[in-house]
Amino acid sequence: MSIEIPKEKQRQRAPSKRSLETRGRIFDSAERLFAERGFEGASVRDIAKEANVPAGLVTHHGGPKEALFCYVVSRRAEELAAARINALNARKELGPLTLHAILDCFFAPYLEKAETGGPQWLSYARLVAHVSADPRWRDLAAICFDPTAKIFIDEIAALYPQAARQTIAAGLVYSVSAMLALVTSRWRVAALGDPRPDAASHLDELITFCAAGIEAANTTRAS
Amino acid sequence: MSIEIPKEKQRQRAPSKRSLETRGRIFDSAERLFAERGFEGASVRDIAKEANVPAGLVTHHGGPKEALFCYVVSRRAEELAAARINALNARKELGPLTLHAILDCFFAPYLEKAETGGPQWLSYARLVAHVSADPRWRDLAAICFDPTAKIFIDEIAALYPQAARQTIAAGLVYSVSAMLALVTSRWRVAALGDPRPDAASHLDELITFCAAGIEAANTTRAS
DNA sequence: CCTTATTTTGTACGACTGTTCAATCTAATA
DNA sequence: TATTAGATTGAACAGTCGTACAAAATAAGG
Repeated sequence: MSIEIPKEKQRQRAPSKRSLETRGRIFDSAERLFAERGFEGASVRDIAKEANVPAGLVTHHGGPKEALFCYVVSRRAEELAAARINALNARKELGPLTLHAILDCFFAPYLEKAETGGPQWLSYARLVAHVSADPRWRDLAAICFDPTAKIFIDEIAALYPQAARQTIAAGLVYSVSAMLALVTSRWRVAALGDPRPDAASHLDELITFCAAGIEAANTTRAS
Repeated sequence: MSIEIPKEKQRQRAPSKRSLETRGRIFDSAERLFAERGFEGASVRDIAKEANVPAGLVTHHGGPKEALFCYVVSRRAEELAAARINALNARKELGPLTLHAILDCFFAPYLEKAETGGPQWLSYARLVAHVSADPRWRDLAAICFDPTAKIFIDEIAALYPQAARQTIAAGLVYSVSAMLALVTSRWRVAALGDPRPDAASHLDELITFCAAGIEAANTTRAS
């Protein structure tokens, strides 16, 4: 599979307002359907129909299907990465970091967008879950998510100077997967537990869970 | 999507040895390709080619593609569920359960099969990851995995009588997703951490992580 | 306003999709 | 061994797939 994230090709004229709107509709539809059904589960024609455009337009704006997928994944990944780095830097100025604080800087930006940024951000978690599940997107995942992950691992490593970096990395990967599970499998948690109406403060629970896990994995001596 | 797990239809003659071998090859190929590329990413003809049979035979043995998928998922789910329940019951007779012990009974059976039971069990984790990522398989996932999950949640709930069942359920869902991440994203952990040659004892690390997470989530007072 | 880069439309293409089916072969049962 | 349920084969079906393309509509830049 492709590893390249498509770049804007050079143009001689600025795009019209209408054109930009259509582009946006196409990308949003693609994101929603890719998230719901995976890469080959969502056809170009499905995406076109959802965006209310003829099929040819999807190719025109998004390029080959693979490129469209990569772009849609990387688009929000970049925004998310920036938000996370910003949160981290802002927190750093308030004093020395704790593990809870680091994880909060990692989780909160996404969960915030998921709840206030509209349904697109919610479906984005499903999209990432598909990317993570499919080895064909390994390179795409590495490009989109590894740089930020490395930065956060560095911060955690500073708190546990004696710990193996591998263990810290594993902890963060587990944490990310737990966060994806929180968003994509809320129904599952609800089905397995007693129905509880309040949807608030899942974030606190998640951070508590992950922080304790990372803490324990990096202070316990392996058998 | 279908929710039904296909049953053996009634027959008047026992299947031949050759026929059983072909069936097995078809199911194994289907499992491997579904795991690698997802449901629509793996075509019936791909599966047939991998199993060295004509395409029509896949339909003959596996039924419609959906039924084949459901069967392939549920096949190992049943074996895995049995192994987990057995491990739990065996441990119960040794004395009162700890959280570590409960999680070990949940994780160890799979990781054991993944390392000794051949590559099929390894690819099965990917298959489950695809099922989890795609909301269209929600019912299938519920049928295959919820009964066992409920039993383990009950055991954990007995250790934390004051905790909300919802929190315990969330903890187990997080734990499962972490286990899937361990198997499907080992490369990612390796890429993010320093390369470390020993692949042993990831299980201990995982259990430590999840146990501490569940413990913390169920003893910390939510804000 | 005029020019023309760009967007939009509909059609068309060849490849592939899941599934069906009649014909043929194999082997379990009586 | 004879019978025939069942397995196997390959061809064929009607759709859908991703994509390319020419023609038409639109609107940015001069």
